[in-house]
Amino acid sequence: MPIKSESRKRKVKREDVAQAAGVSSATVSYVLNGTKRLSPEVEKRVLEAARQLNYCPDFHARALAGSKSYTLGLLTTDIANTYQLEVIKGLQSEALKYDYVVIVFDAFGDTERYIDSLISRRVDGIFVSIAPDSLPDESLCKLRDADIRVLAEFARNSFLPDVSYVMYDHSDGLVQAVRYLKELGHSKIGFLSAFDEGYLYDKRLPGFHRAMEEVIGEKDPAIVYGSSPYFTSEEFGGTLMQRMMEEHPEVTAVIATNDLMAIGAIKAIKKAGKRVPEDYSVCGIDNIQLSRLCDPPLTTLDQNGREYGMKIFHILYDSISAHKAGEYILPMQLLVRGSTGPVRGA
Amino acid sequence: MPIKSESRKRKVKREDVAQAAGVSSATVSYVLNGTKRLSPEVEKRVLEAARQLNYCPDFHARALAGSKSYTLGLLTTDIANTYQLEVIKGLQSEALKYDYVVIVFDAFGDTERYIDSLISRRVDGIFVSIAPDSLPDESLCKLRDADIRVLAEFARNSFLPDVSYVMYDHSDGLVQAVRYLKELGHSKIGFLSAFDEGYLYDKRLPGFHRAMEEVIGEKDPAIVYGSSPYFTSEEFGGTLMQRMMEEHPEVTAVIATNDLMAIGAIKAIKKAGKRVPEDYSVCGIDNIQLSRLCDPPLTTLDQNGREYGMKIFHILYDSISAHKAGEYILPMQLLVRGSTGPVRGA
DNA sequence: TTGTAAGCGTTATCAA
DNA sequence: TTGATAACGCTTACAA
Repeated sequence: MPIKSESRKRKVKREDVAQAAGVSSATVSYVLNGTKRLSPEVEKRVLEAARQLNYCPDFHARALAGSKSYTLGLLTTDIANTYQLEVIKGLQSEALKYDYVVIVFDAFGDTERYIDSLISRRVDGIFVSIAPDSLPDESLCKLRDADIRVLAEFARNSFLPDVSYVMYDHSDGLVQAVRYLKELGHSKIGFLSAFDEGYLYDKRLPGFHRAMEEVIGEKDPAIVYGSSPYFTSEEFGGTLMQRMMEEHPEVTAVIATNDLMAIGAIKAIKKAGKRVPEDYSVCGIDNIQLSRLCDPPLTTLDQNGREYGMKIFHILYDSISAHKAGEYILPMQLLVRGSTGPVRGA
Repeated sequence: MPIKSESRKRKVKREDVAQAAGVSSATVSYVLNGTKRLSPEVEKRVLEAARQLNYCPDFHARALAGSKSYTLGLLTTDIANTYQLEVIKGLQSEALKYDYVVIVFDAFGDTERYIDSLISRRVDGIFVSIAPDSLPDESLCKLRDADIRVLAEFARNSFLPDVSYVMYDHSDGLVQAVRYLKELGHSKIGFLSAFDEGYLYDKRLPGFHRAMEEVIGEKDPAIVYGSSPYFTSEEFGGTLMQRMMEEHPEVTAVIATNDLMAIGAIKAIKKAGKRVPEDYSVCGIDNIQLSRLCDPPLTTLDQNGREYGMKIFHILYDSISAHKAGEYILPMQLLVRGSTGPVRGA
């Protein structure tokens, strides 16, 4: 049953609430924002009046008068990436609890334009999850100088002053993974990279190198590379795995640059008539939803996207309040599931 | 090389630009917004000054003073849905051309809270792509009464006054699909639905029913249903296809409720040792990216997500300018690719 | 504990 | 064609 359109009613503003509650308009502000403690009696009256009138404070007026816009920006390489999507959801849901809203941009459009839009809208903070090639340091500085707190995923070799960084401790994570594989008897461990050999900003492959050298004493492990333009998919993981099996038959365990590719690798192994984990152990990185559901469930380095997103919000939130930058290293944890097992023939 | 943080400079405002250009601040407004035509000489001076000072108009001040907020809302069932993602991208990219920004919410959170947030932020318009169960008509009315243009995907049986609707002409689309399959010799055509038998808001299955009756004269075609809570995935499409093969061995062609499930169906058919399209013809709905890449490429009813998103923006934009509602029916087009062929044994 | 009033940076309406 | 100036709805000293 359709609901009739009401006559265009004048917007209810703070003054109206004040009148209804029999107080001044400032008092309404204090109560609603919790800026000052007032007598519980007045408080109740105001709250009641606001509810009755269905009062919705005007966000723009608030942003103009105050210093915060209650808006966050997110610059990501690709919205469609499964992992990013979970990060976005985590960030969003946590943000909403604090009355924040997130504006999401991906790197396919005119990034300069995004930046200006974000500055115009005076977002309080922005999370940058994008390779430096797609967004130069200058842009980050522009944001920072517009008094926006910037939090970037660390993927460079230098830090910008007054910019915050987060990074996962991939190095430690990969040591955990390699050490665990070693315990299972593996020594020929390969790596499936999404990037090509010259790619500078990946932190996972170098972590693998270090881990292999430290834990196994192997300076030249088997690696299969992707190529630019970089992308990630099950299919692609399968392709790389096929190459790995052909070019490095001695390998008994592989670590993939991310879960999606690891899942593709498992499929390729099965397709080749081999079994996981009996013939090949496979380990991913990310812990996406799907990694628990695939067959066999994937052993992976946990970097729970949803939680990550939530954490990102709080880092940003704190840095907005405290008005300062910091560096954050987040630990990774090896999640052992069914895709890894003793080396074949053991 | 790190770039030094500049000393906290005072924000440049319109007055500064006016001074630099030697005109009044109103003049700056006129030039920058194109509200009035001024002498080209003055225009040039203002533009130049704005560029030099790197002037970024304050969005909130503009929204407060003017009537538009240059912000759109999008309520979707699930961001992670491949098709939705393309719609979002199309909407976003088109919006940005007009200085608009889109705030995206999915249906998993507290929708009441979303609504209030959107009203507070005085978005100019909102696109609702969500089943009525997740968002009652009352919420749409609340938005509408807050003077927000509402555009909803039509999935109900009644229209709300002053609310706009879009819908694809699924009925006609499915007639096209069934007619084409008939030409190939198929008469036993099945349907894979994502929903259960009692689901009211789906427009695809009823379209299929009508098409089967009109084109083939079949009143009781083979249908396999999903169940609540509704979701969509390749796996699920495979499961339904398996059931279809077992329960309705006479069927030679299937139409799936969307491409992703159709792709899953193809995989299930292959897994069962049959071939597409030799043994089974498969047709999807949506035309997602993947549908062109799968093997064989999927015949589908085109409803290009990206273009759809762009169209949505313009409908919303026009209805914001004209301040009125409308109803829009978008045509679908059958895209014949490799997953359909002559009936088996023909 | 509560109220008054001065901004916040625009747009828009007049008057010049 | 331009320039003052009053909103816009809120926050927040500061005064009462």
